[in-house]
Amino acid sequence: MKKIMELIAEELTAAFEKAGYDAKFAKVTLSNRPDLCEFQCNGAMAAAKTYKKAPIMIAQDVLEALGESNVLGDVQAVNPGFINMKVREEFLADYLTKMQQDENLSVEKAKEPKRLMIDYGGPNVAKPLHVGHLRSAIIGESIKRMGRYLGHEVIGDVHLGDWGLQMGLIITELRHRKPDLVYFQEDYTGEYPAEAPFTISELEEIYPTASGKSKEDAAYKEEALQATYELQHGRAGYRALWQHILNVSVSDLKKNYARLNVEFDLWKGESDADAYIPAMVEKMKNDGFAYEDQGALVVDVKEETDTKEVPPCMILKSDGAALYTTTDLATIVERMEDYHPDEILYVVDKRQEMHFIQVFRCARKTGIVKDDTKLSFLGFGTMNGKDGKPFKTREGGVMRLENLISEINGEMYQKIIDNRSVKDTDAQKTAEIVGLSAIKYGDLSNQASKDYIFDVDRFTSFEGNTGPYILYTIVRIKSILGKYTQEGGKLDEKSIRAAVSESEKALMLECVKFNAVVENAFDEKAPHKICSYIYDLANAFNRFYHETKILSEENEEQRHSWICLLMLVRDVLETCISLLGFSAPERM
RNA sequence: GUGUUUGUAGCUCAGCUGGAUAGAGCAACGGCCUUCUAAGCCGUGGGUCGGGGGUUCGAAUCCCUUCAAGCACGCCA
Repeated sequence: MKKIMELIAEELTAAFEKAGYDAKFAKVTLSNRPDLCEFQCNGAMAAAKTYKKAPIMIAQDVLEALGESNVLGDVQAVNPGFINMKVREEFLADYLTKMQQDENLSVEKAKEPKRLMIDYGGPNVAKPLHVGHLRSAIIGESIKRMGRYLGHEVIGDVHLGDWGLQMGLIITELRHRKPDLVYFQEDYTGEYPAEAPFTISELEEIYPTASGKSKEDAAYKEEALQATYELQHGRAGYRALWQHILNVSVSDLKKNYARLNVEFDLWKGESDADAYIPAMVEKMKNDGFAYEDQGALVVDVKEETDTKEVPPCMILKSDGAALYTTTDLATIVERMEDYHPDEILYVVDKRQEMHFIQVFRCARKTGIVKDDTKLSFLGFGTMNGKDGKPFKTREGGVMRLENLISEINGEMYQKIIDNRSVKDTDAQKTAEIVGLSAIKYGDLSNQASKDYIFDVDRFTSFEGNTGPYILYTIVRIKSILGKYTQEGGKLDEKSIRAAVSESEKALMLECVKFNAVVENAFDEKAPHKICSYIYDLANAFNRFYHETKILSEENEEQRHSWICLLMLVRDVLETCISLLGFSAPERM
């Protein structure tokens, strides 16, 4: 469906042209003075210079040309040259009815669907997820969902850190602990056991231990480097061991991401890119892009317009080993070959921006990506504690993600129990649903690129601009709808009548923004715009709810119309929270 | 040092492709439950939009400058 603003703009465009003014001035915006009007056009003031005419005169000309309209009701020209507009109640009601009948709630699918790959998550195997992984997962997931809702093909790739020195460290530590395992026998030719020789919790303990040792003990580190080298060059026992590490780790990661309602289509990692490195490096050399500098192999990525020094992109270290940049580039090679996406979006910590500038330029320059593939970077800020410093546990350590989630859920459970309207059996489940909304909404309601303060008390509050408040609003609507059907009301035939109160019209005007908001939020990769929209919508609903007795309304058609409006509000809210990556319970 | 991001109410944040009186929430204070979930609604107070200059009919928004904070700057990821 066309957006309401487009429909108004069409009316206005015709009027501007009819009055002899350029159509480009017929731009419509939401009113910033809701006390005066609902929509406004400031084009008359912009046009004043061109036509050397007082803006108010132009506005009046346009008004005259506009004449009677079945879209616009009250229209006024106000000094110095604003055109203030209100839409007709009947038109609005009609739009809402169509919106409700539209399976996509008025949002148009993209005319040219794009294939978008999103690189988010970025966990390391054998290491637990911590709060630093939260933002990437939450933001990336939301953008993925928005893209799909708009009809794009979106592929989410977790991009595991599974190939570096960390793997060598784990193998080395295991070798010290259990030297008798078959994986360490070089002449072993039989089948390796299907069962992993460790559990996830052992693995999580092994890595930090090994990492600590390697910093103290040079011989140990040498051993780990050697193990890394042998692993990467195909030593069978190590490969088998690595596969175990990967399996154990990934199944644990999947469990944890599932708790966050985050799902990846691809579980690829740095190891998958490894195979592409030699040919890529060779080609860069042959094409004359890569050269040796201070022993390392680099590609220049400076550009004339740079305001600062952009260092060359390093492809190989002076010892010939690959590094972060190398695997990232090779991953692009792999993605281009396997998926040839229209865009690859990286949802990573903003501190990595320089790195990605280098990678993108290098990929572009060396022809790894074609001109019609966009590479984009969505850098997010740090999640800080109440003190404004990076979020830590009370003891000052790194907070594990699962502990954070448990803490929030515990807090939520307590609040629900205190409220005592739900049986204990439901409460645990409800607490999980509401808790997730608290975490995700708390994160997503901030602009992604800014640092933000993670305040458990504020996020879990049911008051104000929080996830739980949104869910509460949805639950209220569901409750009314439930009572309505219990009393024999039917929900199948949908039609919405013209608003009869200020608060009802205000609610309708909020509903109608939905398609524009979703499109804009996706274009700008800005989930927080969806948050602020549903907060406005929830507020508008609660205002309407407060002064309108729906179920006791005696006029049956009026009651039914309101019920339809409620269904629409519920559907819009639930669609929006699903785009944000959480859901609402039936009761709370 | 260079670059970059940020600075809006006591606190947490919107608004930034220039428009009318800068908005929410929390906290504070005052109202509203015999009636669909009061986890709600209504209201009051609270601001030199870091400072200074400029462009413009018009600036929180654009440009310059300055102050403060964060972050990044070749063999970690």
